Amino acid sequence: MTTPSLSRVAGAPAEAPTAARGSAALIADEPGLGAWRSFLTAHARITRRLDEELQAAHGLSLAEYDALLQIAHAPGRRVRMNVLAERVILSRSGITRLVDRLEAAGAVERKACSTDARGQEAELTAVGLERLRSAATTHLEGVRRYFLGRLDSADLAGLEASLGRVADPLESGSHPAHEGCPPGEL
Amino acid sequence: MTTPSLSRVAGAPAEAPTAARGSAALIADEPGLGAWRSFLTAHARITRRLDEELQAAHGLSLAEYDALLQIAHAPGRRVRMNVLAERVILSRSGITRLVDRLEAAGAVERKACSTDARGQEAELTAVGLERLRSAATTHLEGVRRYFLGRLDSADLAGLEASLGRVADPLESGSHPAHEGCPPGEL
DNA sequence: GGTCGGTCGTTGACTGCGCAACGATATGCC
DNA sequence: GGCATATCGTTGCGCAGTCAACGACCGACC
Repeated sequence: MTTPSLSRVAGAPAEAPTAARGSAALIADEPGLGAWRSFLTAHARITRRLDEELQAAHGLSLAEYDALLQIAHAPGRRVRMNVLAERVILSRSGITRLVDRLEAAGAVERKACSTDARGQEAELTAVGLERLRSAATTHLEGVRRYFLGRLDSADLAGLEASLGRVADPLESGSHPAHEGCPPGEL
Repeated sequence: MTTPSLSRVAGAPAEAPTAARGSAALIADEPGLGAWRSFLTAHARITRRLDEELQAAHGLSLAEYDALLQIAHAPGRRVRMNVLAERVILSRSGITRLVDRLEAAGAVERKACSTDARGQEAELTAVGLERLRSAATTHLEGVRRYFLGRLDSADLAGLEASLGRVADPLESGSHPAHEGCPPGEL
């Protein structure tokens, strides 16, 4: 009820445009829109909480935590800036500055890429790893409290399947005027 | 595979801390985490696309669109800044500036609240409504293409139920050290 | 009626991010 | 080899958002 709508309008095109005390009249309420709204609201509220908690307890933003994690998972604990940006879903400049911060904090070091002289790699330091480890407990606790804890395994399986199906086709294709839409309306 | 992890670490606490060419060793992979990752990735990718499209076609950000929509849905097409902030999930100052922009664009007008002299209400203008209407077609098309179109009605019902259950308890309660967590671990 | 704490919306200072432009390098074609 | 084009990471600039502080106002309690 107090979730962001972000959709639902249009409809009733031949409505009297008089500024009457309009209560309804432009709500469309297409079928799946409730799910869409829940999606947006859930994301906004949860990430806000998690970010606050991480920040308060460890001075890390969610994006920084994610970057640290991505580096930690990479072989050799180092990643090209390039792919890091893609994984964290940030622009190149965004990743440059984020790594700047992590480096200033001593959590990461920049190393030249051996196979491409243009390249830089971000490598996790020992303190970065320790930082990540302790942040992870806070973060996971939050994820459990706000997300996992409210859902049973069937819910989780459904979410993973549905949202994966939604996210995958958007992986990195450039701006498609219209693309993978199963040939329906435009 | 290229979705943001944002979790998964810890585990194997008594691991040799030598800087060996560590490949795994700190991945926890708690059961529901795949769903959590899909959730984050799907949101980041979809909202990025929708925002780009809205911006390109109508010069509106998603937040601005949402605000316009919230005002349009309110009785009398006006809302207190207060509740608008809550609905759009922005801070008070954020809403002040967002409404500044909308007002400068002629889409909204500020009116004093009749029952509370401190209050301001944002009221949708005719041009704002028209702006919203045309933006809505773009936006809904995108939502269909990237979200609704990939999901059948069972998926959508599942998403709405699950994500609603997750979002609702976070509605406006202040920072809860630990709160609604069903009495399990802390 | 006066005072005190709480809430309303706004503002200043700051931060994080995206876009566009840049030098440096890689790669393909002649 | 020599050149054109593309990609890599960084940077200047601008924008949108938060936090903290502010004056204005509400409501309750004395």
